[in-house]
Amino acid sequence: MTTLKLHNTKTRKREVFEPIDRDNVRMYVCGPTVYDRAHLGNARPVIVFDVLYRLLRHIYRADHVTYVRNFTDVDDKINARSADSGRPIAEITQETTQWFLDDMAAVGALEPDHMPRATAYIPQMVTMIEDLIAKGHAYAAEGHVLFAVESYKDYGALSGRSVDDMIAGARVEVAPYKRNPMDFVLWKPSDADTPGWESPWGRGRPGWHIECSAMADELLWEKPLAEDRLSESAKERPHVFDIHGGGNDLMFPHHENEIAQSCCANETDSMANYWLHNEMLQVEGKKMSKSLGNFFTVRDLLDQGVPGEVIRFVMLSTHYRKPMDWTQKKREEAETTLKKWYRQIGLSTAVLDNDVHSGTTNALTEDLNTPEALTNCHALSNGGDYSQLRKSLYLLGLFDGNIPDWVKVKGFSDAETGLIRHFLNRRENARASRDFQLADKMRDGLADAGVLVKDTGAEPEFERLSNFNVNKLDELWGDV
RNA sequence: GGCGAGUUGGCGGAGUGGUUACGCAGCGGAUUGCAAAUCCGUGUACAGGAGUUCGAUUCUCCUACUCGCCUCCA
Repeated sequence: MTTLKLHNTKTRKREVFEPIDRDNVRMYVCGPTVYDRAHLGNARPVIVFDVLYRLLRHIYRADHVTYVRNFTDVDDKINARSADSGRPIAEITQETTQWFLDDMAAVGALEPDHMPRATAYIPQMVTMIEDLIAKGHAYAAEGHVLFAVESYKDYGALSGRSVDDMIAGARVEVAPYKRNPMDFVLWKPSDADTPGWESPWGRGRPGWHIECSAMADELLWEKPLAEDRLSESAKERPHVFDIHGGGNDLMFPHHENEIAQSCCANETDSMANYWLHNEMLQVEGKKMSKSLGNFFTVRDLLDQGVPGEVIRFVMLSTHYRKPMDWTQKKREEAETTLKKWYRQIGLSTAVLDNDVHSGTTNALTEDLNTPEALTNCHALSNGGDYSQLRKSLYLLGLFDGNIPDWVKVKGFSDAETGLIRHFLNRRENARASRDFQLADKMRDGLADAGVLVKDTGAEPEFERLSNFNVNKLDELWGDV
């Protein structure tokens, strides 16, 4: 059996992954708050955990893995967006959710088995909050319900902080109704203009952290339990699941709070056995931010003609636990490499079965070493093993069985293609009569207009360059 | 201030207690009328200091620098 090793944030070590139930490996990853287009940084955890999902399905088989990724569709940022735009909240969240799914599909991410929306799980959250109050871990105050961090002795264990340290360095606003400055909100009151649900504490809405605790437990424990899909080994570890993932900026406070809520409510010593965190994304060496002017969305890139596969390749070319820099140069290199690989695997008709080259799987099972997996793809490419290259790219999510259109399409309209063909025919005549001066002049002219000509084999090939200018092409026609 | 991650050749980026990363760029060659593409070959590295060791880029400590989190940003 394949041995999968993962770096567990809980222990800060690379550990052998042993699922609670190998017939149903369960993973939860924090999803987006749906109020705007996903920026490029949002795509990193999606792609990282998509690779893990694919790998788990490869090892344990597709129907033995359950992957949950939520949508946070109740949040103050959404409320603010609605107030600014005058649009209904439901319209914003539905539209943004679909955008997210479209954009992530474009970068090759499979849809998780469950994609719960927070607003559909309010009753479960209320129940969990009531439970926490009953067990002495939470208290109601002025319409709020707060989690009492001092009631949970392991608070801070994941991120390696003590409550005292946190208070010392805290810059949080200390609300008067908090017993401890680090206590965080489970439930907060809503006014008439804010989305709210009736609860024992009045009309209000959930805090952010409780969403994930409630939805993870519902979909990875209660639901499979009700459907009798949990093995005996799973039942021996009530409420605990295998993997919890997210960006490392969520480690504190979000994941810390999730653990506190889940462990206290469920009376367990653990929420998930393995915690995985991806590092952040930078752009041209700097943190992506609106003030620096280097902020852009996945959709922006796609609209600029950057293929989703190229975005994914660049993401995979850096290990997930290292900061990753998005640069124009990487984008270009990725495109060049992928074009070559797609051309090569197009020569193979190998069935996309589970027989994937060990160099690729061994890299991935060593804590998702995607750069090394890509190196192995280079080796397969250079070695001419296009069948195995095909399967490796499939496992990595860079190939879905069809060569992407952007590799095949040259990017010209029919009229432009006709014009270029005319040129090349005349140039071929010049070449045939060994008038290389004229032939080279024509090629230079086309290059200047943004058309790259390659004299390969019988018929010359041509492709569109980024500086393509149809007006220059027309001018050329006048010159000849 | 607290916690954490990192510093590898021109660039990107893995990995290892003693041996080739790999990719791009460069250089040389094949091929081509010339280019492009393709193929073959090839040089350059492990932040600094101390320690452990027969031997460290790889382990330990220190220093410098970079970055992230501590603020419901993935």
